[in-house]
Amino acid sequence: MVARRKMPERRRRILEFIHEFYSENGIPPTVRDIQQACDISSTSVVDYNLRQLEDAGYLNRRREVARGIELLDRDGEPVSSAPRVQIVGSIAAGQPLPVFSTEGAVASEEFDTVEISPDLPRRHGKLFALTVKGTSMIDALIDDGDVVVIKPAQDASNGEMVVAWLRDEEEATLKKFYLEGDRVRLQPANSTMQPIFCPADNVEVKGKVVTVLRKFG
Amino acid sequence: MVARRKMPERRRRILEFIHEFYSENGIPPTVRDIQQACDISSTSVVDYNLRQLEDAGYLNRRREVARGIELLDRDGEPVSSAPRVQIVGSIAAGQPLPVFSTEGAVASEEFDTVEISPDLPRRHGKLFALTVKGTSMIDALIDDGDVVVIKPAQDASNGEMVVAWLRDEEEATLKKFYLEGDRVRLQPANSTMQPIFCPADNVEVKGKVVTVLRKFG
DNA sequence: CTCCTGATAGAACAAAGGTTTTATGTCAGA
DNA sequence: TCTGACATAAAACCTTTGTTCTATCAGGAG
Repeated sequence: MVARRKMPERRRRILEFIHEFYSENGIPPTVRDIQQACDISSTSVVDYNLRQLEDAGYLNRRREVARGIELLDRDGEPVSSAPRVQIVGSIAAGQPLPVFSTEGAVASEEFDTVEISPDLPRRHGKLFALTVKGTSMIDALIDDGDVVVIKPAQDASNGEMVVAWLRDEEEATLKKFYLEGDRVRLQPANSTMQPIFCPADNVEVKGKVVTVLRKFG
Repeated sequence: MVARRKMPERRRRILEFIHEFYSENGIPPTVRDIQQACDISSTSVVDYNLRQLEDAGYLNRRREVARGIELLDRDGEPVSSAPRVQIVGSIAAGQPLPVFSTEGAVASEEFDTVEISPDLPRRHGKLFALTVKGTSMIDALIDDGDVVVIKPAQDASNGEMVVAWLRDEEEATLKKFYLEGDRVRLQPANSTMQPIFCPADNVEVKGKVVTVLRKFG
């Protein structure tokens, strides 16, 4: 049983500093950078603590290279500076949509996350993701297992790909949105397929699709 | 007047390598890393060329630190840590594929690039991208305008999504690859559609699809 | 109290990595 | 042909940076 002990303050501080430094400089700090930043009297103390952190699985050290500290995530994978968004649930025909509140976004450990390209949050702000279950979105060129990244929104402009909730049908769908008078046209991305028309008050826009992530291999 | 001269091949190669190295390792290369990768006989030659690149505004050097090379974008801003891959051309039914040689992939100014999530180059190494023209890949759930990110490869394992070149038909396509005896089954990602069968020697694997990027809004 | 462990120190060492110096080759243009 | 800018080379040189060695100290278990 692992029962990880509480980490000493200084060690915690070191780990935090490595994160900061890497974000700000794009390269990992040296032992002596850490020493100075954390007011440590000797490089050997830094080395000692780095070893502890390495053993505990918080980081990796490439011994043969300068600045060889590599931060790891909980799975022991190299952490990148790239942003991650939470996968707050799944979207499937006939299933209720999970609520993706902007608040309570909670510690990342509670949800799975996906790494996304940094320009997305830069352009769209806070984002969420949903896993697509089943092939019901195939007409939107979205497959079973794909992950859609969503920007929460209550309304949309014509032509935007939205997460739409059809009240009567109790169904979620991904379509291009067109408001036409008092009805809404929901157009599949696959242009060979037919649109759905329905009364505007039966359509609830939940968000806009920002990108789709598909796993290969 | 800037009238930037044509950059010598070697210099171009150095710049390219720095990009690659950073994408793959998360830290900039050392002078000696560059020296080896680019087959340069002396570190001073690397230094010389780095100075030239610095003067020309392609990068910044922090003299006082190891691995102090910092790549700059066209505006002289530090390039984001997110890697970019070159869009080396387009893929479309009936059109020849552009060559994506690992060599001569050339300075970033010559091609458009897309930003990708950092774990991709970390997992797959050097990557390229192609713009999809037309809806001929719709059966692979890939739309007109999508960008596919490709890992160059000459062969594939069963089930992998590949860029396949059909010699007789002179056509490029994106399909799941299955070698079955002396023929190949090319299976559309969209499971409702039928596979193509053809003789193994008519299929040339050009690369593996790593991800698909779709623009919305 | 004694022993062991975790943590801290100081100093020296060794390897990695940036810089400099000096010399040579190439080629376009005066 | 001579000259100067550009490019390449080889070898030192020296700073940065990772590692090791030895010593010290506080606290808990026996």
